[in-house]
Amino acid sequence: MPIHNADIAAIFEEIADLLEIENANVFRVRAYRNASRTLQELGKDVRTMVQKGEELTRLPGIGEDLANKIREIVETGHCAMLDKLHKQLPSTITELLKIPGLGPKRVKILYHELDIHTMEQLQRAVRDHRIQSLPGFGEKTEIRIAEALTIHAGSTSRFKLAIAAQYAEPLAAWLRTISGVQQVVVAGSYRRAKETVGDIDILITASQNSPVMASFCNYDEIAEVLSHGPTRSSVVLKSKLQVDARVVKPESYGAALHYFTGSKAHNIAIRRLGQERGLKINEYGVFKGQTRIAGETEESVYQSVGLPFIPPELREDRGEIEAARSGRLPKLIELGDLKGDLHAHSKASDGHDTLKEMASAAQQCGFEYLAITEHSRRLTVAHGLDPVQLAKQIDEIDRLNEQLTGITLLKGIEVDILEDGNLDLPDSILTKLDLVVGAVHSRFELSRAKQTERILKAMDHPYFTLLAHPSGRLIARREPYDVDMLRIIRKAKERGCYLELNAQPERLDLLDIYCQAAKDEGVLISINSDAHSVLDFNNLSFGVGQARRGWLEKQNVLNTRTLQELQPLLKRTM
DNA sequence: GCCGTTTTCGGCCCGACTGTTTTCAGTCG
Repeated sequence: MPIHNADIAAIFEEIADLLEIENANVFRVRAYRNASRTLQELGKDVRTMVQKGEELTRLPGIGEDLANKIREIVETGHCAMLDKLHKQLPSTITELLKIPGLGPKRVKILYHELDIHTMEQLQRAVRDHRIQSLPGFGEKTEIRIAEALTIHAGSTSRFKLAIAAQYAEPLAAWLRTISGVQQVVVAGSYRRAKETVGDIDILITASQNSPVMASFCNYDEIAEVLSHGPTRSSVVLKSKLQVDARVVKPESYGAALHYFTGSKAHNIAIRRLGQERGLKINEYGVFKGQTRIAGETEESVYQSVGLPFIPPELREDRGEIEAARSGRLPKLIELGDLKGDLHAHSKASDGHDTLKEMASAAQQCGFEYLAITEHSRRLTVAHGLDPVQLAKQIDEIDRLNEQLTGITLLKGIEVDILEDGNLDLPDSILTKLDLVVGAVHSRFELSRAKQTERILKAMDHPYFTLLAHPSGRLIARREPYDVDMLRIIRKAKERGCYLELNAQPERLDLLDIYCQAAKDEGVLISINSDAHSVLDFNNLSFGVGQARRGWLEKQNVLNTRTLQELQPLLKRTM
């Protein structure tokens, strides 16, 4: 089985866990974690880099030693160091670290004192009350572990951004009504527009005597209060979503917002810059000795380390600090830049609303155009159109466009890319359309080579315009199909076609790192709603969030073009 | 284990809350 970046990242993560349990140097542990993150976020295949003999030490956090380990894993599928660690500690032991309250120190004690290295053994020990007498443990810790074990069995994991918003926004609005409260901001990965969030981080500024923290812990959707202090509290909502709230004084607002927005890696990098200038940066401000020199706004925090403001979506320590330093920060796309939408359905296939209703809703969004792209006949569950039905819709759209003012419906199709790479409808009908959106809806399990060839062949089709939801992933439900995305991006460049960033909250596909890769290659991305009803245009904000995470600017996005600018771009020249 | 406008050694972000402790280690974000 070929080794992918994620496989090597997982090995490094496991090594870090095991080293930590063995009480290794914390910076050595961090080096493995940093390398793991680099590999997960790398927009290209490290296996290919190895095969081409490219210099791995150019990657951030990869030095001679880790470069050698990467080569070893690529070439042998194994890592001798991990095998050696497994001789000292069982491989199952890292599972225990997932229990909140169990860190490396306690896991080590559990193993050495009670020979516990699986969840089942931990469960039995908890049941027999053998935990509470261990050094560093106690009765409360044992109870917490017991509770965590039952929750862990139901494994809640991460929430999609759109779902998190449904809990975060009402809570934030309610907090704003509490006396003495001045500002409430949802920070954390939510503010960075990550596709999923593990918890909700809320930053509050309030007057000294405000009851906001006590009120927060009495919010009526709370299932459990995990911790409750004067400035910081954590709760779990009935929906299982964890919410951390933090209260600071107004003069610390910017520093706290910066700290609470993250990412952790970005914060570390910024604090390190502060250190170099003899400054200490924490959530209360930027300090020179005892004196606060900045922190009321985020801008002031960045300014203190000689940088311009960096938008939250870029704060992942993926080059944004270097870009800021050299004045190369992108001017990120905004929702208002979109002039239209190139992927939507109506009642004719599996949508809920009529052509006219969809056109009107798009116009309400301020759009000049909306492409109607029904499914094709192969997708019978979605009532995909055959050539006759599509011809009928083409006529219908032509007639409707004569009545409409200020909005134009474009004639399109979301045509299935068949297993052999052919399109599901004949050229005789495709030629009558303004654009052809191609999509994979079947045979997700094909090998990487076959899946890639299938899509590349479809893109070679003379009428092919846009590849919809390029990876096919459904967040937390279906993994992306195995495909060489960089070859697809280069093919799009070569053939003059485009890739979609599908804004449905469970898709958000193209992934951010590939948006960046497409931008680098000069391939335009279309941020589409894939609307199945008039309500779905609201999802475009999530698509724009993802695009911003992918460093996209207005000019990198196809549907920021006016209709007049767009039309020649839809005509294939080869 | 990585890294360098303090460059091949000696650093590596910073603080809150909890529980088990008599002053702090562990965990978390």
